[in-house]
Amino acid sequence: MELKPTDSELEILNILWEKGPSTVRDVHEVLERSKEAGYTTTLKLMQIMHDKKLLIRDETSRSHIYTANISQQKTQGQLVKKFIDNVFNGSASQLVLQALGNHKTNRQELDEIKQLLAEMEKKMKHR
Amino acid sequence: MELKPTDSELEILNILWEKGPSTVRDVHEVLERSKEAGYTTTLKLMQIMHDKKLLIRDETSRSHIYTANISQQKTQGQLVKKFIDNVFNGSASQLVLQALGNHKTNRQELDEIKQLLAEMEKKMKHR
DNA sequence: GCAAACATACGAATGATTTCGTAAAACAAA
DNA sequence: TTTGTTTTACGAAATCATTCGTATGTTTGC
Repeated sequence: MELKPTDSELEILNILWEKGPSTVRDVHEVLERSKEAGYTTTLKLMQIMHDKKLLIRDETSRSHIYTANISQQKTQGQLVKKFIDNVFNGSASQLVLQALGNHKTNRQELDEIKQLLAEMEKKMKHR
Repeated sequence: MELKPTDSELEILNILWEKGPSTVRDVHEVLERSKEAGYTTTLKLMQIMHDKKLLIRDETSRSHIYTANISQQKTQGQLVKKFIDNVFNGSASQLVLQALGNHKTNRQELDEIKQLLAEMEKKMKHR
């Protein structure tokens, strides 16, 4: 699968991942909070995403119900990979340094990262 | 400065950051290795970037010499911030988990990250 | 039933990025 | 000088994403 959602599409995907199956109106109402947008604009975008198979929809009732057709995990993974290639010439750790360096990270997040690092350490020793 | 280079522009910036001041032909030759592109296309892009002040150029000799006018550090920082907002709803650690989880990271990179984490730990205790 | 509200579909305008053809100027070699 | 090569400049086409107006059909409430 060769997928690259645009920025607008990603906004919609984020909403659907968070809220689960939703109508255009549902999505539009969330979208409206953070940006100016007409209803038909949101509709059109979701129709295009449906054409591209980014979304599937249930047309049983008049208000179609849309669902994301690609997983959040996988999509984020692809986007991160592409981003690392584009911006950091393929060096994941460079990205990590940037991300940690410039952002405030709280105790819990830090612990999660430390834990992951510990696991990676372990795996490295086993080689 | 509110700058957001496009993907094509970023490719060119990467080359200039790596190679330093270069002519259009220099850049184009590097670009050609990884993608199909006409010379005038590269030229036009660099001219546009010059208009946008992303590049500066020395017009002394016939072949103008272009130099990146924004720092790699700063640009990467801005791009990372935007990326984290778009894709991970602002959570830097989520990005880090993705990046570390899906990519092979070597010992040295891992050590750098550990070191940075240790410093962050320290700072947190001092609050 | 009828009007108002709501939904989809469609086409087209807008805007931004990318691509490239062509012309003119500078230079190089014969 | 003349011819061929290299460069810049310019304009416009092609592409893609985004936005929205309008038509049409469905449902709801009176």
